[in-house]
Amino acid sequence: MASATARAHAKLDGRVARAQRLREERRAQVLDAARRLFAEKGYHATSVHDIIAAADIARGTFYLYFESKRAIFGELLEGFFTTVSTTVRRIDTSAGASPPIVQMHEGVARIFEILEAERPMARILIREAVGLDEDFDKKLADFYGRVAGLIERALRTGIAMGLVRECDPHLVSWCVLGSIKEVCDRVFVIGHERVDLPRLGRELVDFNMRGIFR
Amino acid sequence: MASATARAHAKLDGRVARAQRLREERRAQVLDAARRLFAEKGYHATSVHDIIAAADIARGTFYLYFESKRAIFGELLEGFFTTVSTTVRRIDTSAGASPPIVQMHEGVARIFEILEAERPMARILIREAVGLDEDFDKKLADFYGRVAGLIERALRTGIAMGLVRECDPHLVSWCVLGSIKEVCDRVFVIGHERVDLPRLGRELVDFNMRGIFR
Amino acid sequence: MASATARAHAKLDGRVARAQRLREERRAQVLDAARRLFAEKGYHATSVHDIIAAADIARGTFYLYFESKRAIFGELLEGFFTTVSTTVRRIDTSAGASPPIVQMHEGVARIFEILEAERPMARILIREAVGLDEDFDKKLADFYGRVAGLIERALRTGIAMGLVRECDPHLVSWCVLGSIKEVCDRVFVIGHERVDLPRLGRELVDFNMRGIFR
Amino acid sequence: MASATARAHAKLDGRVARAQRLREERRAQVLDAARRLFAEKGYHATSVHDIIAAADIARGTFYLYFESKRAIFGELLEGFFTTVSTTVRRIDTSAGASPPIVQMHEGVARIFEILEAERPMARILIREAVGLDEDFDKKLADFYGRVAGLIERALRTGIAMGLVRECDPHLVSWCVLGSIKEVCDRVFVIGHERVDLPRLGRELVDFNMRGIFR
DNA sequence: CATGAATGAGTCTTCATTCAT
DNA sequence: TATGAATGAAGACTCATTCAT
Repeated sequence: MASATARAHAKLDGRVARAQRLREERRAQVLDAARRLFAEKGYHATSVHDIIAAADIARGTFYLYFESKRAIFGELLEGFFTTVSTTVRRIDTSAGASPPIVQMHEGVARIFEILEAERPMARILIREAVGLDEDFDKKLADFYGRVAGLIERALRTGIAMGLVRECDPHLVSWCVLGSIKEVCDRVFVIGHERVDLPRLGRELVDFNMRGIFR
Repeated sequence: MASATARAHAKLDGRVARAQRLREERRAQVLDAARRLFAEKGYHATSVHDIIAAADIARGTFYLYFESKRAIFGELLEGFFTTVSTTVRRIDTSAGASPPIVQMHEGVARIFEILEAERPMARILIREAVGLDEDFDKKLADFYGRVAGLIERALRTGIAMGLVRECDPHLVSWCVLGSIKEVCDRVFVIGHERVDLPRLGRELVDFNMRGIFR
Repeated sequence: MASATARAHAKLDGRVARAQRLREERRAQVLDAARRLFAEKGYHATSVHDIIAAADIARGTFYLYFESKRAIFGELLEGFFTTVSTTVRRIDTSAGASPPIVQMHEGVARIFEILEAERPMARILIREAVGLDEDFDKKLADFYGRVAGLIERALRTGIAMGLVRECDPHLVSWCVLGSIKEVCDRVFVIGHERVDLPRLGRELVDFNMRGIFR
Repeated sequence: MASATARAHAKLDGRVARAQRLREERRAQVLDAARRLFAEKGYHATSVHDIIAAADIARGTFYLYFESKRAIFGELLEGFFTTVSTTVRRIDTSAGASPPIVQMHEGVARIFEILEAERPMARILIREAVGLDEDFDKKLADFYGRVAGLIERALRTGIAMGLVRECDPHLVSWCVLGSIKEVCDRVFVIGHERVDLPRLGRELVDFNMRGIFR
């Protein structure tokens, strides 16, 4: 049997929950506006004024949700790092796993998918976060460092397994990463040309596997 | 026999020439300071104040030589584009030319050389000019577009000559370009690790030739 | 015999009384927090946020009890004026009263006691309320004016009774007041040095009585 | 015989000197405006906007001459400290000096003179600088500490010479200082009443010499 | 009564550019 | 040509107060 107090609590909980939800929505609304603007005009050219105008909130409200302009940018960046990081998985060499080359194709497809879905963030990641600030640069470097590390490890395994030719895995990981980055930049950031993504994926993997020689 | 007027002219010419020379020197002096500062602190973090302080000129003088902060940056960029462009030559397929692969090694070596010599500009090119403003982005895109075009043309020739495997030269040119850019970024911009350049060149060319497969 | 209505009224009265009591407690709780904060950090450096955080109430609640930040400060000030005013009594010259000098010593002791007990308010009175705004300045001036008035009147009486030397009671009342204020400031506001209060009281009264001359 | 270079130098020097003079004038103009405003409305209620409006200069110009709002206030304060400090001299007890009581009268007269001449600064010193900021408070405390120190030393000398009665010179120096401060506050800051300054000086010194007793 | 999200006027400060000398 | 004082638009951020729930 629910006491009056219990009922009151339930009601309160309901309110709190709803308030929480509204809060989340507001945050999302501001984040969306900021994401779009940063992607469009860049970090420096986007003012807090622009963001609040786009999000249709008051000046003070912005600072209710985010500590600073830098902070909201950081949050966008961090969030995207996480998204992409979960996508870029280690190559699975265990018994029942698909063959490495299949995994590569899948990985590339997944990355394309994310970037396609979040073009503004892709632009921010590739164009805006670079050279903004030591801290952002470091985060970016860390991110790409982790990715390069994954590639390097895969190369070492490949060499050990006799699949990959003898080479300096450290240096070659840069080459692999570079080819992927450039392709993504062209398609998702510059985006002038309509590209057949599956085909691009095949060409990219082929290039990395076999180079250009006949 | 030189008339008085002619002598006066000559004298004037001399003066003008000297003034011109001084002017050039001044410009160079300011450009140098700006290059260093932009590379060190980035475009936005570098103020006109910083530049004139480093170049040891007055505020107004700066605007006597350059239209704006943006303009001096643009000039630096443009200059470097030219330098690099002359370096990245078309592969020579004429009769007496060295074999393409040798030319590639030479090309890579030349690029490394320039970037090594002008690290600040390399940093500006890769880190600072990106995402600054539509116009710079376009210039940058043009530059890389030209380079990618050269690569693509080489690939087509290679395919026609039976040296290069069947592939989409357009897409693959991006891959090639990307691997080069990333490697340069790592070495000349990030520059944390001491790298054996000739070796890196070999790995880079090998990667592009043969990929990672055994 | 109490009717149902009467009982209902009684019950209501009880509720109202309790609510009233709660309200008073809330007010006191907020006033306490504010007093502490104003004394510690000053009027301007203390934000409404600080106060509600310290009092553990919501933003809106604050404005349920006080009209504004200025108002709560005013209330604190006013309250302290009242407290101190009741302490600073007129010298009693009636037949059975203690001799004036004894009354002075007692008066000084009482003031010291209050300020010792409410150092934060002393600080506010002396440090914070000064120069905040015309209105506060006026209140402060009024307060000190009243005190100076009391002193002046005592001096006049003293002169009439032949106890006090011929002088301008108006101007001398300032001198007396000043010596007291400064001493209080040093001890209760600055408070760096541990001071023997009874001794200080004696020195203060002696100074006012006899000056510095031998 | 003046060479062309020498004449050029002279001309340059003239220009530089004039520019310097203009600069000083500008500074003074801004300082004046700020002094007036700070005295009138207080530190916090005076915005940089107010100052530049009163000084009739542009926003940026203000920051050309002063680092910040705080800095210009500090400069005003510091300047006044210096002025007053030079005025408050040590009592001269050497052979040919005027008798101490004459020196006291002179000292008081000098202080009155300065404060009369710079009422706005007096107001700032007494009303505004208090409780603004730890740093200002410290400077103010230092200033009054020095003054109290001078008084204390004079008292000790006086006692040693048999001119001053036995007392605690430390505590009594506060009393003396307090009486002077209050009198100055009343006259130069509150300033409601027209006061006969010489007479006030006499009463003040008399009070400090002999107290109120007959 | 209590809450706390929302508000927006107002703050200080920076900096690219101009222009009289 | 060189100077550097002057400009003012624009920036990020704060905080006392209101009001719908």
